[in-house]
Amino acid sequence: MNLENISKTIKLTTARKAILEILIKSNKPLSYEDIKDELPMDKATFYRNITRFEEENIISSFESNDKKRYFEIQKTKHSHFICNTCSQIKCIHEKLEINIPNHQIDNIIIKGICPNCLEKRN
Amino acid sequence: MNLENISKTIKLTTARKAILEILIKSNKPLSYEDIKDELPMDKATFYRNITRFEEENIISSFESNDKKRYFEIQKTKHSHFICNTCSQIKCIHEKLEINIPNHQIDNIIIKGICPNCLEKRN
DNA sequence: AAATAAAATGCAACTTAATTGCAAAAATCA
DNA sequence: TGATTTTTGCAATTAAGTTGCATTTTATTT
Repeated sequence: MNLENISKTIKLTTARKAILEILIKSNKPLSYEDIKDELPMDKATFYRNITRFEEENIISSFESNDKKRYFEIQKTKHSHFICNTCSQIKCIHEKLEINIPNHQIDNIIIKGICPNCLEKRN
Repeated sequence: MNLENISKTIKLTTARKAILEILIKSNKPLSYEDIKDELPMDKATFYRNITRFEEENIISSFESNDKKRYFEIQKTKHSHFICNTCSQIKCIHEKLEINIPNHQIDNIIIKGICPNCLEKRN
């Protein structure tokens, strides 16, 4: 997924390019809070474009433990691990063998405790 | 998990009993919105007690697609399916073979489309 | 190129689930 | 009983996200 491809499905304004460039170069999901200082636009514009991106399946999002939504470019499908202690989000690229009859599975979110926080508890 | 057991770890006030009775008899996670009409207490009291319950591992919670938190009694460990179309939450009691080295897994949330909504799309 | 229409943006106000401060009430302790 | 701690209700606050509306930018038409 790069800007050139995306430009075939949606008009790339300055604001949209700015959002997408940040998401493309990140290797983990980001919230508005994470990137607002780099964003040369109002939050209304950000969220309106985020909505468009999701409609066009350019990005995906989910809510984390901190009540914020996290966004990421749709590259290869993968799962996420959220640490209940430090709230860190980690992408899980191993294919998980989950199958629920008659259900379409789009996204898997695993919550628990990351190795780092497990360590600290001892 | 019943009231008698719980009373060993936390003092059972009227408010707490009311919350727990509702959660115990429910077979799916509930939000504050779902049960507020049955709750003989202020929402501040509700949320403060919910926080206590979570600290004591009496209940667990997660955020759904509608930005609300859903609460349920910790009975047997199980996963949840959230439909991205109708927002329905379903408990998945089949054991899912997920294992991430060095991570403690507490909760698995699977998002997708439920059979009912899949049907309607055709 | 100018005129018109459509889409995108910024600002401010709003929405809403959840949280907090504080005083009153209830339960526990000495 | 009086003192201390815990719980509760009320009102005000918080904060992520949304919406209305006027303005700007971009695309389309004549």
